[in-house]
Amino acid sequence: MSTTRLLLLGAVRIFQPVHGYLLRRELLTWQVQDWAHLNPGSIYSGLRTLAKRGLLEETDGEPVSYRLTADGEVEYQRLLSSALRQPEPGDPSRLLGGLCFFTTLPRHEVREALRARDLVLEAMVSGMDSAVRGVESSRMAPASTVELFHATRSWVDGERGWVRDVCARIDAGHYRFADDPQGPDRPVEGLWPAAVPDPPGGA
Amino acid sequence: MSTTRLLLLGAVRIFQPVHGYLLRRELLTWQVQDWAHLNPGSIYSGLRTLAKRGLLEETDGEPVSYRLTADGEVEYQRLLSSALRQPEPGDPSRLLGGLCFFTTLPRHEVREALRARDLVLEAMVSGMDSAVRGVESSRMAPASTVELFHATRSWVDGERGWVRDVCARIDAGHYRFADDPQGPDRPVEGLWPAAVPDPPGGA
DNA sequence: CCCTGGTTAGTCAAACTTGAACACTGGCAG
DNA sequence: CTGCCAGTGTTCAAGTTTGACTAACCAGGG
Repeated sequence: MSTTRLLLLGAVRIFQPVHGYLLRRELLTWQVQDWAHLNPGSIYSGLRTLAKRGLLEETDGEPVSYRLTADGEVEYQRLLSSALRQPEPGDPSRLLGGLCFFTTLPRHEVREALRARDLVLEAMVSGMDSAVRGVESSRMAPASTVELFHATRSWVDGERGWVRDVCARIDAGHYRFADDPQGPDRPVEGLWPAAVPDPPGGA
Repeated sequence: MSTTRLLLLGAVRIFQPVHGYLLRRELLTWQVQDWAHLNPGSIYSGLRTLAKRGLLEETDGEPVSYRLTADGEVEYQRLLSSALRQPEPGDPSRLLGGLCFFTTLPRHEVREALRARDLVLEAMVSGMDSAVRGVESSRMAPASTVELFHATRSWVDGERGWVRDVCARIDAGHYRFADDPQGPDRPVEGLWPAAVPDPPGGA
């Protein structure tokens, strides 16, 4: 899946050159198994797949290590930008995967992607509202199916609230982005110094 | 996945005895491919798997048809109830799959499941809030990781809004549940007479 | 020295998903 | 009557995910 690819490319990019086991420990430390389909086995097979496609290169040695190729960097940028820009109701892990790495983009690019995301979300809301009216008037489907739309709409509403908030935080100068001057706005020891404590309300 | 099993069991339950192709057409009519991992191929293999596990029985004839066994009915109830009761941030299709069939339960059971769901959601919210405070104070992880929690929290907030609304609709007498007297509260021709027009904002 | 237990490192079969390919039927235009 | 297309009904290879299993290594206690 594309979340898998983004997480692997992004994590290799941070730690390169890096071998499977270190990524495995790091990603499981981020509790990634709780919100993405990324268990030990798929890390190794995902790395091999990405290497076969030329997005990673295997450095010889024991154990085999990986680093990003130029193509891999391009694909990483593409996946990251699209994860932030294009909402995917039905797959929240797309956004969460993007959020793992959003500070590796320039600040203005993140802002622009989120603006675009909000427009798409707005369009989805009005699309679903009109679908609800359609079901209610035409009765081509049982009335209870409108709840599918209501539920999806509520998730989208919630997400729009988050987009507003995070934009405000970004504009207020939070976080250090790829193009920001040095000197952390808050003291941070390393890039990914330790655990990201368990994000969503895991399964 | 459990969404797949619920959708197959629920659809067989409605149309039984039924063969693969009819389910395929019906489910794709519900636009299920847009929000669950259920494409033509997995319908047939899913049916075979469920039959192997004794949840469906194959009636002999050409083409092979399926009906629910007693075990299948039990499993259906279990999956449906859990889809409504247990929130799964990170897999919205669980809830949507449950919503396809929620009127096959008695009204009070749906209400009770949603009440329980709301309590779990509330607990998740406070768990995530305290996790955010943890990240902000301890700095064990980069500040930007709090956005994972913020985003998840917003989805959960949105979902809680939906739970409130749907409870109000149910209490106001909308929908016809398994235990309601006959006489539709709104004219509905059949159970699943035709298309469920494309629920979420597809891929 | 030997045994236990933990960490490192990775493999593998089984299960699931995907979507294109296959084969058959029947209608109907030329 | 022949060729073509649309619909019916299913299979299959290729890819992905799962998580339990293997195996080597090192450290420390008895």
